Amino acid sequence: MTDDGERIVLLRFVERFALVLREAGMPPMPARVLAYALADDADRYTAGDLARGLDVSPAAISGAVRQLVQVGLLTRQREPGTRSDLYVLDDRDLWSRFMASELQALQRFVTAAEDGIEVLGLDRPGGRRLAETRDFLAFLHAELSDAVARWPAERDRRAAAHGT
Amino acid sequence: MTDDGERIVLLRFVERFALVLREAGMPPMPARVLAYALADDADRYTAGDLARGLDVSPAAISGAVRQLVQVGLLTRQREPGTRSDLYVLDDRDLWSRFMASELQALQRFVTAAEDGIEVLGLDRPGGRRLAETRDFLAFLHAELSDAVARWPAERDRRAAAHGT
DNA sequence: CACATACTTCACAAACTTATGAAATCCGAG
DNA sequence: CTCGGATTTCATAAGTTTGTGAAGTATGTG
Repeated sequence: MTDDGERIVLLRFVERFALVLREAGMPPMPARVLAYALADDADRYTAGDLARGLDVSPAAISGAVRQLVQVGLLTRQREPGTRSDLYVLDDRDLWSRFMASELQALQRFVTAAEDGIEVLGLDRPGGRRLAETRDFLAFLHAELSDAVARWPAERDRRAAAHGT
Repeated sequence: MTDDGERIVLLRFVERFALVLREAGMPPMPARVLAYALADDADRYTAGDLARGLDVSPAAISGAVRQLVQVGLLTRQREPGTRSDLYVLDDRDLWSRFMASELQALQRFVTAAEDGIEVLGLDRPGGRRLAETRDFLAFLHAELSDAVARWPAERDRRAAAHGT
């Protein structure tokens, strides 16, 4: 960021974007860190950069980056001869990776419905409703996987179209 | 449900399914009510039915059904000459309606990214990352809308295939 | 080897969420 | 009009989550 006014604008955006991420189930601090890493101009951050940039305690960053690394949204790098890890938001395919974990959640959904069908049986209204639920969720999972897989090619196609 | 053993099995399933719904962002009590209405055999419930069936306080049901009606997953009906509202899980297209609200959330996501691009500008790495985020999310929104719209026909096609 | 810097872990305080019991409200029946 | 059953509202207690400061740990530097 270039100056203080810009920084305030950035932080306001970070909070707004993080809010949406939180509504999608992400804990507050990881959401803020992700939004900040996305919107600020640097492409690598130490934990300290993030703490100062977001004006939160280093302790909060520590937990947040651990979770983000865990789910693959941030990667940890160590530059030889330096004391701190560097956190990189690998923006190429970032959202595909994000969706991969959402797809896993959807799959758990399908499994839960399946287990219900097993114990209830298909000869009861409840079981039949669960079967339709399972079918829809499975359909959605397939469609989403497909869409996510198609995105990189689609993006490049669009970029090429703009470039000409 | 036919007997007590079955009821325990049902409630266990309800908790498991509700857990998945909660992980998807739904508050606990609405998640339980939805799972119960889905898996139990009745197709209409009074608030009292739900309270007794789930063994929770009527107060908890009151709040839960309000939220579910709000998002369109449950509809309220009033039988003439009766004291209680009836809650109906309109299972036809239930999940399409569920997805409609998810799609709205996704749209808010797109909007948030868009606002960020506006304040940051496209001439900075942060702005460019946000632009790619917006493009992906918009793509996903379109693909999902499309898939949801195709589902009813797809389901009927499958049913017909099985029937022959 | 001692030091300084950067990060992590831990215990805790504050804020928020959740579900309850009790009281208030609603509405049809007699 | 009053009664009675059912639901809703409200205050509250219990539980959970969140982020902090302080102490501890690791690592490169002089």
